[in-house]
Amino acid sequence: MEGFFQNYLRLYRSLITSLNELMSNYHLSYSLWQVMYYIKNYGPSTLVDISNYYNVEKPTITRRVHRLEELQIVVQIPGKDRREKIIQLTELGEQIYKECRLEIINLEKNVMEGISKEDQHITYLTLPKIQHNIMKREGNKIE
Amino acid sequence: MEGFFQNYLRLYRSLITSLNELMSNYHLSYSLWQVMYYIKNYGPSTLVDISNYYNVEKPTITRRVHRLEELQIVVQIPGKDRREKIIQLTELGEQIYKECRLEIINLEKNVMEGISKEDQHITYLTLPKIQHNIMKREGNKIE
DNA sequence: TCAATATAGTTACTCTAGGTAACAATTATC
DNA sequence: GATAATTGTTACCTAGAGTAACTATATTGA
Repeated sequence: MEGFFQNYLRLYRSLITSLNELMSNYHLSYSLWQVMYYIKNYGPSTLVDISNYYNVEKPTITRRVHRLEELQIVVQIPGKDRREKIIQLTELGEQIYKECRLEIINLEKNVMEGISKEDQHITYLTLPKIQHNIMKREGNKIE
Repeated sequence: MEGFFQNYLRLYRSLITSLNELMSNYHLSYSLWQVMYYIKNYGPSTLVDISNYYNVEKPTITRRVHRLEELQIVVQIPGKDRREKIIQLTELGEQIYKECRLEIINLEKNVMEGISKEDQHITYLTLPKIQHNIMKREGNKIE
């Protein structure tokens, strides 16, 4: 699919700008939201889980988590290891998650105007497949 | 489409990392490539054209263009105005474009493995529609 | 026709986000 | 029990983008 990356990346700046604007009301940015989203949807997790999921280095997630702690949105509790820390949402975090989620869903609806449900769904499913293929490629390189 | 942004943005870091790695052989990054891509496919253009297309501020494009000039990939020639500068590819720029393009197409193929042509095509067409909707929204805000 | 406004592009400064390398503490492995 | 791997952190650096203020031209319209 020639020019796919172009179409994908052209969209990035517009989207991230809209989202950050939306989230700034909660003193959040989309990068912080990603952490909240992950632990809400995959359950309390470690820094390593999150960093693998988004394909981002560990120190990056350390920083995000620290910011979320300051905002009292997450806490870290000891894991089964004495190394591990489990990151989870606080009461306040859950609340903010819900409010924000609604606004994001609303934005998603607006942005999908005039696009058929099927096409939306296909796109929704295709992106993770691409992600999967890239991760596989990266894995191979290490060999 | 709930969770769409999540799927879209999760992919970002993986993709940009792969692309930048590919382009580093040419002393390029994807942000520089975007400028080359634009003037190759839409013809010699001004800074403002490019900055509108990618929804990025003017100084950002100024910087990208200056870097491309240093690499002798583009030149700026006077436009019809005495304000305007038209950015165009040099011979060298054309050459590098072609080489790079092939590698990118190749990466695109790899990354689309196991995804049907139709689904690829639908995704390809859907992303610009979303872009269009966002731009429309932003336009409305200014009112 | 000329004053006010708009446009193209630049410069200087700042901010966000991420990466790398090196490390401590702990756990797994052989 | 020594070696290797894993979790998380700190300190430092880089890429990339935004904002505000500016210059130099062009356009508008009173």
